[in-house]
Amino acid sequence: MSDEPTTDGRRTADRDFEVDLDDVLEDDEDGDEGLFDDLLSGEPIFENKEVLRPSYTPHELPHRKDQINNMATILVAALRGETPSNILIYGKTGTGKTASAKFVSQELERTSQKYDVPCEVEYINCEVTDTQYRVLAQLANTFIAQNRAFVDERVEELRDLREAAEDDPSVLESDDDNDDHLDFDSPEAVDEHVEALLEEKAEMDDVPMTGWPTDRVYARFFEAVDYVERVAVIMLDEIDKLVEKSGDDTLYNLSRMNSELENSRVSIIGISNDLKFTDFLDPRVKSSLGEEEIVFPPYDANQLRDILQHRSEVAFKEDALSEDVIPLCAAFAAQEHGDARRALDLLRTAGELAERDQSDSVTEENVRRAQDKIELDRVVEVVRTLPTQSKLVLYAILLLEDNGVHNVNTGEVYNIYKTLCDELDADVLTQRRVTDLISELDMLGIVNAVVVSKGRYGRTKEISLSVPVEETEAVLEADSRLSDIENVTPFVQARFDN
DNA sequence: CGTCCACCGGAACCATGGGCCG
DNA sequence: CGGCCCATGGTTCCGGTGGACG
Repeated sequence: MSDEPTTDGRRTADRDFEVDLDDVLEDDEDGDEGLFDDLLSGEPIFENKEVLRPSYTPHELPHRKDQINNMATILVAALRGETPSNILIYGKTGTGKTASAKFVSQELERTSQKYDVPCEVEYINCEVTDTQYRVLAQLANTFIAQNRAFVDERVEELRDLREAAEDDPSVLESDDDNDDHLDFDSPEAVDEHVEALLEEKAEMDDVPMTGWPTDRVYARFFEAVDYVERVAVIMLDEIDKLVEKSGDDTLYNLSRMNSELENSRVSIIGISNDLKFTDFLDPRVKSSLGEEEIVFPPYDANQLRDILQHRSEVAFKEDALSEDVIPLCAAFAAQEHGDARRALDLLRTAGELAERDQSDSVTEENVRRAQDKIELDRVVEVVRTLPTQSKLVLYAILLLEDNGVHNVNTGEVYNIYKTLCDELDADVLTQRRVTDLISELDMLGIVNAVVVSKGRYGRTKEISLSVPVEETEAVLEADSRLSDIENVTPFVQARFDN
């Protein structure tokens, strides 16, 4: 993109609007005198907010005992040095899949340390790392890094040994923590070994983010895993996204690795939102991956209440919640296919709102407002981080909506989009591409696009905005690359008149 | 009925930007 | 360096299509 961030042609934008914008964009901490004093003196509501964040992995997951035990039973094999069956985990968002899996893997790694069995879990989120190349590269890099650390450790050990040998050569023979069964007959032999190790280490470069042939990355990864004896559990979260975007090659490669590995074993845990995603898989992959399947059903309102109860005891000060807060959060989230993450979000946001009001307890009202806020925040965030072209498309839709045209069709949007691009000096994408962008917006839940046939008058997408107009507009106009847009709108407006 | 609109959406194909290797 | 590999995101091309209209 060649357009400079044009500093700022909109200083004169009307004040009301600016205020609005700030409200939308930031969690503004207002308080004009003694900024922090007020906030500090206010009755604190939270004891420990972390517990309510999605990133937190709880030690106890209510109503997930069965699934967890199930996983554990399968994975103990790793602690015996055998290859555990591959596992597929199904369940909608916020049903505790990831949390449970992470919990189990933590336990697994902990136990493996206790008994000194080499066993590791690698977590990969396939929504972020969504191509074969990237998955392999990331895996390769973590293992390579580990191997380097391993070599360092070993070298350290040997140097100590060497040191000791200076004083008392007998340590060389009676070395009991010698796991490679190497015997050194002289201090020089130790040196040599160290030398060799360091040479190997020098070979262990990271895989670059892009550029290599995939099979080479694969080879590198293979080598890295096999470097020491271990069981590697690879956890692929949102595995359906990976399959969707880049096919099942990755899974195929991973699942047949075991037959060729000398020292180590790999086992895969796939986590999926989509029950049917195995339909697209090669039957071989399907059967090897789905050796064990575990389903996480959605929580019902009661279970959600338990979870919230559980966490709120840690998260909040005593008596900070009024009676109906938790049931209400649970009820809202239960409507949303039993999403626990949502429930926790709701509770946390409600707490934050109460806190900001300097109130000492969270009320039902806070929860309702939290519900709105979360939705708005989500939209703002999504829209803000949209690529420029998508923003333009969205803006076009917005403009149409502004002018009272509802259920717009692709052609109209494309026309407006074109004029917008012209005025802003941006590249104009083809209609084909714009269709895709619209579909993306649809999937993000920002617009609603349905293909309808208008008989004689063709077949098109009927598009309508599913987010509040003003807020969205504010966010779009906050983008520096679109900052000239206000000067442009008159031109577009003119188009409507003919 | 058949026609035919105005776009959908798959597939094949380019352009770009990253990187390796000799 | 030039020749090669790769992924990504865009473009070109084009067959496909639901249903109001004649």
